[in-house]
Amino acid sequence: MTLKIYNTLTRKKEPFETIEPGHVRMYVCGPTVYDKAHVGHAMSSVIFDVIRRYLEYKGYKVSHVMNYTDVEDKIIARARELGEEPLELAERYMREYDQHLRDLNVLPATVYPRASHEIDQIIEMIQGLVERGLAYAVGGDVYYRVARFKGYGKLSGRRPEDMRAGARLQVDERKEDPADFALWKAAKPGEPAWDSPWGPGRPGWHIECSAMNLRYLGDQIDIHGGGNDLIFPHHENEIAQTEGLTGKPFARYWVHNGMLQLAGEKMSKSLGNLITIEQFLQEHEPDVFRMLVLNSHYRGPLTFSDDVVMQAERALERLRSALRPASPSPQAPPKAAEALAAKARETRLGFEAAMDDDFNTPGALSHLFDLVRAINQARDAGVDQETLGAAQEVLRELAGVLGLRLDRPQAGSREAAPYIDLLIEVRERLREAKHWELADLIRDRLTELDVVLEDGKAGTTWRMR
RNA sequence: GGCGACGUAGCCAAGUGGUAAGGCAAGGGUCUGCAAAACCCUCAUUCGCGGGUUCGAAUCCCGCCGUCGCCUCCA
Repeated sequence: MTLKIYNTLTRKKEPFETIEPGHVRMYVCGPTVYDKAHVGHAMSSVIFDVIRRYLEYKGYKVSHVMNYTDVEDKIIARARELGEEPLELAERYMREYDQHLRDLNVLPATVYPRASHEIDQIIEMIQGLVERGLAYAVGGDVYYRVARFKGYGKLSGRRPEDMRAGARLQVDERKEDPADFALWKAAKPGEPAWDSPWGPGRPGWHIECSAMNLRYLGDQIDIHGGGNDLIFPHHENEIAQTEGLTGKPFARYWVHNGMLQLAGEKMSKSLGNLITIEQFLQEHEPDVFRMLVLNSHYRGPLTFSDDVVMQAERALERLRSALRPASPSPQAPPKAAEALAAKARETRLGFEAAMDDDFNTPGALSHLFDLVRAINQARDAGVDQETLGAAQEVLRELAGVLGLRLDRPQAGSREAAPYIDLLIEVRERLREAKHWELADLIRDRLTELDVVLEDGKAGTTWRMR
């Protein structure tokens, strides 16, 4: 099976072919670190983590670059508000985001570049664009000359004329054309600034990604990703900058994720309708979030609500139910083991077919749930642990490709375990003596403490809820 | 106004020409002292609405209605 990926550039699903055999160069736009990150950012990181994991599952080596934008107007404004140095503020939020990524089980990128560390490369690139007549300096600023780049608008499907007509563009008198955008901004007093051929200043937002790509991945990459709100102008401008300079097609596949919505609107800092990653993780385990993201296709919008979170919680529990140990029985039908092994093979094929089709994670999950049912059936039928374990291993592996941790130890349970075991033992005696009231009291009180007791044939087991 | 998505059961959500995956919830049953979990059964003759193409459409075409995104910083 060949992997197909939807390419924003062509608006089609295309067979995936890398520039260099077996090696994927992937760049994903990370957050601008001026405030706490919200679950929308987390969704994007999780989606590209799943893409990366699947590519690795397929045998590719993946060079994965995710940038942090740490020089930007909002950072400066926010730092001024808080009386903090802009770069320090950015550093603080960057560390926080990094911790979130670890909590969310997002594999570390190969490199995490940041704008403030790439100034030399950025300046060099702007100079190159000026030399080629694609950029011009005006009073310490440098602008990109959009009219000189013939492919401008090919990603977003916009024409420069449309943008000039747009009444929402603020006309800057110094620009040759209202559609031109800033590559370098002259420093105003008190702003972070670096020396440049055009005087002290700082890079515009779009140029940093072009520069980092060039430096860490080369002039042509396989996958360029980010939220679909970045298609225009950010990615359109990146294409203009990079291709303007190199004359070669920049990214082969442009991959964009849909937006997370809250109460019918895009979750965003400017709208103020957001749930921070921190808030979410205080109340739920990280895999619940991942489950939520996996349950809908990455390109579509995802509406966040308590209901949807709860459904993800329960679905994850169901996935985990399959990992319970076998209860072998001599009466196990001889064909049960064979049937389970066949189901496991079938699941892998279905899973791969779904993922090969533009990372159809809801489809992939449906195959995992089919395997869950088959495993539970086989356990009820009494197959031995070896047979059950083999199927469970497949489930664990494929869930792992999606980044789900099915048997992650529950926080806090280790310390409590001996005491819970003691209570179960006492309750066992009570049950033998048919003291149901007391036995049930122990079970109910433990349930209130989120410790769920389950009486099975092989004795009582417990789990954290 | 321009560009682009989307509208599938009570909820979430796959499916893009051959007769509706999966999850949650709900109801019934098996198991259990009772539960929980698991298992079995039930749960969209139908895919926003109206036309059209076709032997055949949720899937293609046209129109309409509705929701959302981008066009300005945004994952």
